[in-house]
Amino acid sequence: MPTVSSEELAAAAGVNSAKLRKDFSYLGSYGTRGVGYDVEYLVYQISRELGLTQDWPVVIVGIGNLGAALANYGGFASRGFRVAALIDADPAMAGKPVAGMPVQHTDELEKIIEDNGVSIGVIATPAGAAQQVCERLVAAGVTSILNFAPTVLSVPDGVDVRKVDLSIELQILAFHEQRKAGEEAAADGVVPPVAAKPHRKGPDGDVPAVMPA
Amino acid sequence: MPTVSSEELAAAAGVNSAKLRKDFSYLGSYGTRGVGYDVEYLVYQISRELGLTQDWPVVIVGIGNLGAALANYGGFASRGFRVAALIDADPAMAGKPVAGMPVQHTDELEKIIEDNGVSIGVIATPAGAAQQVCERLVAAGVTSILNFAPTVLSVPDGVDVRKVDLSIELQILAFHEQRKAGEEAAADGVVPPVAAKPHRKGPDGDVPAVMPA
DNA sequence: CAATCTTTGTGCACGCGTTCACAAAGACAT
DNA sequence: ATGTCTTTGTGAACGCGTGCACAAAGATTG
Ligand SMILES: NC(=O)c1ccc[n+]([C@@H]2O[C@H](COP(=O)([O-])OP(=O)(O)OC[C@H]3O[C@@H](n4cnc5c(N)ncnc54)[C@H](O)[C@@H]3O)[C@@H](O)[C@H]2O)c1
Ligand SMILES: NC(=O)c1ccc[n+]([C@@H]2O[C@H](COP(=O)([O-])OP(=O)(O)OC[C@H]3O[C@@H](n4cnc5c(N)ncnc54)[C@H](O)[C@@H]3O)[C@@H](O)[C@H]2O)c1
Repeated sequence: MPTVSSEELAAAAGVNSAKLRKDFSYLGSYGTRGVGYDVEYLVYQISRELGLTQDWPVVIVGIGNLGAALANYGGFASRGFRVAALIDADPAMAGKPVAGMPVQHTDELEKIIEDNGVSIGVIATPAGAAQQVCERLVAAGVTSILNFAPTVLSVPDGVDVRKVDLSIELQILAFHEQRKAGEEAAADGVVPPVAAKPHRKGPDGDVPAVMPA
Repeated sequence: MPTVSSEELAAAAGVNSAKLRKDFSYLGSYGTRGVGYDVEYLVYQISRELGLTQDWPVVIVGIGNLGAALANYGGFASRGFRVAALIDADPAMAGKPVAGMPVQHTDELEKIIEDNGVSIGVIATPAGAAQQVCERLVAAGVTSILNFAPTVLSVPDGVDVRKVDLSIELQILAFHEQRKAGEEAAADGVVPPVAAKPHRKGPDGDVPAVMPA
């Protein structure tokens, strides 16, 4: 029986082994003292707790550049997600096959959601249409939304929204990039632009707390 | 002079006003007591600190479904990012225009990075090629990478990597979705599958600590 | 110019998550 | 069966970020 210790897993994940054990303990006592965790059993328990043992139907709304790329992406199916439908407002798109599946018109949105019992929706429309699409999805029964449009969606309680903002990802990289450049300049004896007017350091003595890690 | 108070900003952002003031204080003392913050000046100071006042050239490697969508995305330019080049290993792609810009072959990668002073790279290749592409980018001088391939990249110290994993975003939604379903069932007097073998609750008494918010 | 009023900037305390450290549990050898 | 050795599961302490509360600052008014 192949096993892993919390120490091995922690090293691989780059975290503290005690934290890892404590996190696992929230799921139950699935380890064997003196041995470790049965890999297969552990994987199953985590998968179950995370909801990976079920199949989740999702719909993608807005089949443009990004929506089409998502539809073609094979990584979803392998993690238990099934694209139930592709929906677009453009009449010219209707019936056109994308990733081997015909695009359906937004008129069908409510029917598609209900017929397939869809609870997760992906929004890849322009920003201007996102809130409206969101409201239709929620009204039809969707309770989780993955939003790619650069807008903050307002939803009723009980509905989860996750926003993927690629520009912010780049901004975070740029922020650290600038910081590196500043440190380099400081090491060269040049006054770095950012630290030109030093005032106070953040709690960690380095990065301001406003910045995500 | 248009101003905002920390109270107004905090309400708009949905955070505590004291935290907001403290965060701002890490950048300097840019407010006026009894009045608030000069909007224009504050925006400038935050933009400067975040590195938004400079123009950052980026390259996109792997111009497939996702890479092409990214190349076509207008949201980057508006936040100070300029796509310096599109790079792909497929000889058939070379010279082909995508988003009004010719795709260049990976043979040119090092030259492109150096000529344009690129420090930020985006990887949108298949997972198998990502690590190798990453190493070439780093060797050529890139120190920040945005990775869309479902692989953990290993990089030397001083290089930042941010990974965008869309499957994980969906998994997080599915996790909460399952949790909602479980609570509903519990309210109906049915034993929910997830909580069938209760063991112990997380620190917040609700969501296991292993799960991101 | 003094009094008043508003809002900042920050010391301090609280609470939560992380880490330490160890007793308990179980495997395995003798 | 007993002892030893490894690794889990967790109580307790620590450290850090968040929020409270207020003194200081400056604008504004009479
Ligand atoms: N392309 C990217 O890499 C990228 C990156 C980050 C964010 N985004 C955001 O994702 C969204 C989509 O980007 P894109 O590049 O695919 O744009 P796009 O213009 O190529 O596609 C938008 C699609 O949405 C459809 N649409 C418009 N209104 C609709 C509605 N009310 N209902 C249903 N469908 C509707 C359009 O017909 C079109 O097919 C945008 O909000 C964009 O800002 C895109
Ligand atoms: N499409 C999506 O929505 C999506 C979502 C999440 C993650 N991803 C990931 O993003 C990556 C790209 O996805 P895609 O759908 O665009 O795939 P794709 O197959 O359409 O495109 C991959 C491109 O990379 C190029 N390429 C291959 N090896 C290369 C190399 N060594 N150097 C440079 N270019 C190379 C190929 O020629 C191709 O053009 C994959 O790793 C995928 O798992 C995609």
